[in-house]
Amino acid sequence: MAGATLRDVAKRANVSIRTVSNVVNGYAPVSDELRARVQAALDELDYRPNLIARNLKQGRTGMIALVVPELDVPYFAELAREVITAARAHGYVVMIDQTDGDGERERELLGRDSRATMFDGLLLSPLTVSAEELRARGNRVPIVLLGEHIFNGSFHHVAMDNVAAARDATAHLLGLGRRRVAAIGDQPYATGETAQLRTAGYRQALARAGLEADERLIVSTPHFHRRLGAEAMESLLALPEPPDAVFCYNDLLALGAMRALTRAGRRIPDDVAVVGIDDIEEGQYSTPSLTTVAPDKGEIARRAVNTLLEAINGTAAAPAEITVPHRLIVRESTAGEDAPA
Amino acid sequence: MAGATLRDVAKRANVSIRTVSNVVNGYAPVSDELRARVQAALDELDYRPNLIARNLKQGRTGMIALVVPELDVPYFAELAREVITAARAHGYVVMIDQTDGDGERERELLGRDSRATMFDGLLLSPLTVSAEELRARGNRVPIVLLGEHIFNGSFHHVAMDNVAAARDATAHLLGLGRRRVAAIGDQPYATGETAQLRTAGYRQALARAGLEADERLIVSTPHFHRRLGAEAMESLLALPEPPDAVFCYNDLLALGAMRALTRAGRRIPDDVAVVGIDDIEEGQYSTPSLTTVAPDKGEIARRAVNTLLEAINGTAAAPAEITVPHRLIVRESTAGEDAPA
DNA sequence: TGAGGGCTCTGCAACGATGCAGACATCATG
DNA sequence: CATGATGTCTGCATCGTTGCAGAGCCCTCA
Repeated sequence: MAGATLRDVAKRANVSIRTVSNVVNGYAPVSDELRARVQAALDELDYRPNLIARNLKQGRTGMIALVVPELDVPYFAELAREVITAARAHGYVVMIDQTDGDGERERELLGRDSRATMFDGLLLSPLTVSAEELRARGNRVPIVLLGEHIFNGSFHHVAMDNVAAARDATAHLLGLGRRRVAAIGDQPYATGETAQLRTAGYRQALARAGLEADERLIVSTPHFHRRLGAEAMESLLALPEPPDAVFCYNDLLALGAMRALTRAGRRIPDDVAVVGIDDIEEGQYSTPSLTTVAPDKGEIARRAVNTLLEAINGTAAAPAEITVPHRLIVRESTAGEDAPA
Repeated sequence: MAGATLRDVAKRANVSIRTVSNVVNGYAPVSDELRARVQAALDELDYRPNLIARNLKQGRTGMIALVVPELDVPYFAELAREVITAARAHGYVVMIDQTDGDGERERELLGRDSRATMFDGLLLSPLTVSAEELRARGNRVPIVLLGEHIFNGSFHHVAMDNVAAARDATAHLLGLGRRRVAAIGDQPYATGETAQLRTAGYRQALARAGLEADERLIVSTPHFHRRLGAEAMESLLALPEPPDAVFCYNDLLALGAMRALTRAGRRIPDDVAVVGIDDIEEGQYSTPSLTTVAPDKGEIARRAVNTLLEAINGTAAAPAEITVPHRLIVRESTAGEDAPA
C-alpha cells in the first residue's frame, strides 16, 4: 500500500484536508476534540508527510549538496563529517557526491539536467572547473567553493592560506637544520592552483632562509595519493644528492613517501624528515607519526555552511574570500622521539 | 530572478506548455521548426527543469540514501564510493548521511518526520536499531541492510560471512605457528552482533587447531577506532604472558595495535603478528603493511544497490541474506619481509 | 469525394502539500 | 438585541511538472 495522504486522513477523520495539515504542522488553533480525532486517523493510517510535495510548495528542500573529488580521500571524508554536523545544526541535511576528479562530472553538475536544482545550495570543492565556467552557469543555486582554485572574488570561497601553510611547513624543516628540503606535489599547469600556491610558499620559506631552490628537488604529481608519494620519494632517493627533508603537499603523499623511505631503509626523521598538510587522523597513528599543517576543518565547514545558508536566505554579504586558520602540529616524522605523545 | 518555468518558455515561444515539455524530454514527435523555436526560447531563458516538481509528478526522486555510522571511518568511505559508483550506473544518485553511531539518530530516520520519504530507497548500515524497530516502521521506503546485525530474513541484507572471515584470519595466524593469539574487538552485548560473529569465528579456528581460548586474550572495545586498538594492545602487552599474535576485528583497531606495538619496541611480526579485517587502503601503506581479510566492497555495493532497485521497482524476490565473498590478503604484519610487495 | 489513419500539437487534470481569504459559530459588550 | 471580536474550520488556488485524451490537419486510398 502506498503512503496515506492528507486526503486519506481527512476522509477518515471526516474533516477538511486543511485541518489535517494544521494538526500535522501545529499551525492554526484546533480544538482538542478535533485534534484528537485527526491524530487518531493519522496514527491509524500511519501518515507520513510527502516531503517532495511540501518542498515543491515551499520552494526549498532543506538539503544542500557537498561535492568533493573523492570521498575516500581521508581529508574529504573528515571534512564531510564536519559539514554534515554544521548543516545539521541549522536543520539542513547534506547530500554528498563525488566527481572522481573528473572534469566531465564536475561540469555535469552545472549543466542543464543537473540534479543541483534539487538542493537549496551547493558546496563545491572543484578540481578542474574554472571561474568562467562557474560564472557562465548562471545563478541558479547558491554556491560556496571550498579550498581549491582562485576565484578572485566572484564567489564565496573558504580556504586556508595555502601559501602561509606551505611556508610554515617548510620553515619548520629548515628550522631543524635541514638544508636539502624537497617538495612533493607540485602541479605546474592550469588546474593546479592549490599546488602552485604551496610551491610558492615553499619557495618563500627557502628564500627567507637565504637558500636557493634546487629544481630537481621539486617533484610534480598529478594527484595527491599515497602511491604517488611513494614513487616521488623513490625518485628523490635516486638523486646523486638526495634530500634530508621533504615537504609533501598533503598527508597522503607524505604517508606514501614515508612508506618508501622505510622500505629503502632510511630512518625518519634522522635521515629524512617528513611533513604533510591536512592533519588526517591516519597521520597520528602512522609509524612514525606524521608532522603536518592542520587546517581547521571544523571552522572551514562552519564558515562554508553559514555562508551558504546566508546566500540561500538572501542575507549574504558580497562574495568574499574567507580564510580559516591553520597550525603546525609537530610529531615524530620531524621531531623523532622528542615528539609530544 | 528565479528560474524560468515551462510556462515562461511556452509563452515566449508561443506554444503550449505541453509542447515545451515534449521538447525538453524528447517525447512526442515535434516538428523541426517548432522544436527550433522552443529550443531558442529554452536557451534564452536558460530553462532548468524543476526536479522537485518532476519528482512529485512521477512519484520517484532517482535518489537513494546511504546511512552509515561514520563517514570518516575509511571502510565506510570506501564503501560509499563503491555505492555511489554502483548507483550511478543505474542513473541513481546517492545521498549520504551518518548517524554517529547514535541510536537516537538511527531511529530518527525511521520516525514520522524522517527525510527518508525523499528517497526511493534506503541503504542502512545499522549499529543499534533492532529488527523489531525496523519492522515496526512499516514499509514506507524499501530498505537494504548492510553488514551489521542479524535480521533473520525479514529484510534484504548484504554482508560477508563474518564467522568465516574471522576464522580465516585466526587460522592464518595459527598457521604461522603462533599459539597465543589474542582478539581485539569483542562486544558481548545486545548491539554487538557483528563483533560476536567474529569472536565465534575466532573460537572456531582455535578449536579446530585443538587449542583452548584464553579468555584474558579476548579484549572488548565499544567501537572500532585506532585509539582503542592501541589501548587494547597495551593492556595485552601488560599481561604476564603476552600474545604472540593478535586478530583485530577491523583494520583501524589493527593499525592502532601496531602503533602501540611499535611504540613499545615490539617487532611486527617477529614478536607479535597482526591481522585485521576490511582491507582499507591505509593498510597497504602502513609500516609494516597490514595483513587483512578483504570483503569484496564493490560486490557488496553492487548487490546492495541492485537489490534495492529491484525492491523499488517491485521486482524483488523475497528478502534474503546475500553473502559476498572475502579473501585473506597477506602482507608484512604477518609475513614480514616475505610479504608480496 | 470522403473515410480512415498518421502526425502534431494542445488543454485539462493531477501529484500532495500549503497560503490565503473567508465562512460559520460562539461569545462578550454596549 | 445588534454588533463586532474571537476562535475554528474549510474551500480554492497554487507550486511546476507530466499523463491522458483528444483536436486539428494533411495525406492516402478506395
